[in-house]
Amino acid sequence: MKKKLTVNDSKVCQVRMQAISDSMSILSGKWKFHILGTLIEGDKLGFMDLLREIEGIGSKMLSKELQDLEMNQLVNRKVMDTKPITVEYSITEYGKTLSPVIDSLASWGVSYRQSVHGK
Amino acid sequence: MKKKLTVNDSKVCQVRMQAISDSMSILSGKWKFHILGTLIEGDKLGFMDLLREIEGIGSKMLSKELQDLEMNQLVNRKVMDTKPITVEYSITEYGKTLSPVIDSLASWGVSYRQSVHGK
DNA sequence: GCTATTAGTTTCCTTTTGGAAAGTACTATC
DNA sequence: GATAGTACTTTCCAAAAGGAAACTAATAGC
Repeated sequence: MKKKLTVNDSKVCQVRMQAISDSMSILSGKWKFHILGTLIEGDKLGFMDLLREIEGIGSKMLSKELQDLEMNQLVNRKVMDTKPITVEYSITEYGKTLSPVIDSLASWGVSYRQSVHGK
Repeated sequence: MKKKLTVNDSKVCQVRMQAISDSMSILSGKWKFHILGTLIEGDKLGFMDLLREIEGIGSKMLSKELQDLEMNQLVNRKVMDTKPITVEYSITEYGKTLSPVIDSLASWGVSYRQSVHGK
């Protein structure tokens, strides 16, 4: 029988793991990527715009997720002094650093769909 | 008051949304990225290796997630004809196409940790 | 025979997630 | 004064996710 190395701590892996956990703790849930992806495309959107753009989301979820994202400095919330009060949501500069993540996720999704659906 | 465009269907967005949904339906859950990330690093790992490498995961979750990933052709499962039966898990060629996603997620996590922790 | 190791499975339970629907509050139009 | 649009919040509930611990089953070594 083979002898096992008891010490097998590759620091590289642990840092990577921690990094993945960190990212996921902020981006977890069904809607975060959708909201961020939408805000990266169209730059200033109101609550109702997002509700319409993101198919399937409800106001409770949208509200909660936007609060989470705002808390993590990924989106800006600006209340406008308009007749019926409107709110402008936009992606922050820091939020834009997530573009590579979201883009790669979207690209992979596109190729996955092609490979399944045939093409 | 401004008039709203009733027709606002940017096809680009909808395709992107669908793509994100597709990706997430396969990669959702607390452990998928960890498992894939680990298998991309070390190429052949047994069940117990993964259990030890992925801190915090339990055997039930690991088993279930591996089955999901195998079903989606992202990991290979090869039963070896050894004394105590061993199983070799490895990433598939198709699974490797997720590297950009996982790498960008890990990179973002690293920079996030740096920005929070100061440095 | 007892223990260890491999690779899981099963049960039981708690926490988290998320959705539908209704409600709040303010303003503006018909 | 009724309806509509803005932006949410609240309540109530069902389903999904996930964890701890125990259990199965086979074999090898002491």
